[in-house]
Amino acid sequence: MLAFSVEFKSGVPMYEQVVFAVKKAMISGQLRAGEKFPSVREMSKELKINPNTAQKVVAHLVREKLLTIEPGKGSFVNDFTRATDEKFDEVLVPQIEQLVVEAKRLSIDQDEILKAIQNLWNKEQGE
Amino acid sequence: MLAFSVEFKSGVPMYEQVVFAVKKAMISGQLRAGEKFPSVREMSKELKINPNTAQKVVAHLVREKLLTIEPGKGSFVNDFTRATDEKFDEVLVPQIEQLVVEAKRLSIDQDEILKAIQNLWNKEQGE
DNA sequence: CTAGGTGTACTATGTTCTATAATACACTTA
DNA sequence: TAAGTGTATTATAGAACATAGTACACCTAG
Repeated sequence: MLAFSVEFKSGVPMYEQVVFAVKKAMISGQLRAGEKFPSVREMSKELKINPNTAQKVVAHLVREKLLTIEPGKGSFVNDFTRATDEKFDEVLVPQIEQLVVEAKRLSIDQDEILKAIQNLWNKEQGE
Repeated sequence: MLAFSVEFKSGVPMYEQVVFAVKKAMISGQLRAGEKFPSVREMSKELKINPNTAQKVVAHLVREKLLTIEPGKGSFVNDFTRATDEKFDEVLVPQIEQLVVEAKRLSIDQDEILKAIQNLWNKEQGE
């Protein structure tokens, strides 16, 4: 049994969906800093994905400094509050711009967007 | 000269980047309802992309009901405020969820996100 | 020391998407 | 009629994705 689950949908690469599921589990407290992260082969079995795809997930999470590898032992969850060197402008701003454009295209009020963010923000809470 | 411009960057399909640029031009008023949209061949020349790629852009915009085709004459810009049948939950919520997760991962305050949205919202203004 | 579990690397195959190229056709307008 | 529309087709090339199988270096438990 894994500390996170994935509902695969088409259109998005499986490894990206797993990475996202892991991030959600981290910010919601289902995966805590210091805990052992599932091994490549375990993820492969549990999620019914290819070992190479599972390995791709680990590689991505390591690159984002969300996991630390201890050779021979396994991978472990980092403290995500100090885990990144990515910039606000490079990561968040493009996403926000896209959100704003789509919202305006759908003729949705700004307040509605802001409320939706506050709702989701409080929903995925760290325990 | 087109009513919109694109700064192509790698990692995202060209046709998607053009579609996004068109949407931005629409909500900012650079492309208005009723106006003639550039022809496939004109887009191809101006943006230096393949005619098939330009055609793909038109097809996507038609599917989203942002353009209307008048056979033999060309394509024309729709009123995007009444142009969609997509649902809030299907389109916006996944984007918002992703934004929230990334923000929390980067340890960014909710206020900072909300302010950034308000800024961009007012920046891409309809004239 | 040995067996088994780690992450990791490599080759290979098949599918899908992307982008290009070159034609061709039905349609409408000037 | 000539030229400009969107659209469809076939073809090629490259990249990304997912699978499969194998192998290696590392560490730990027995």
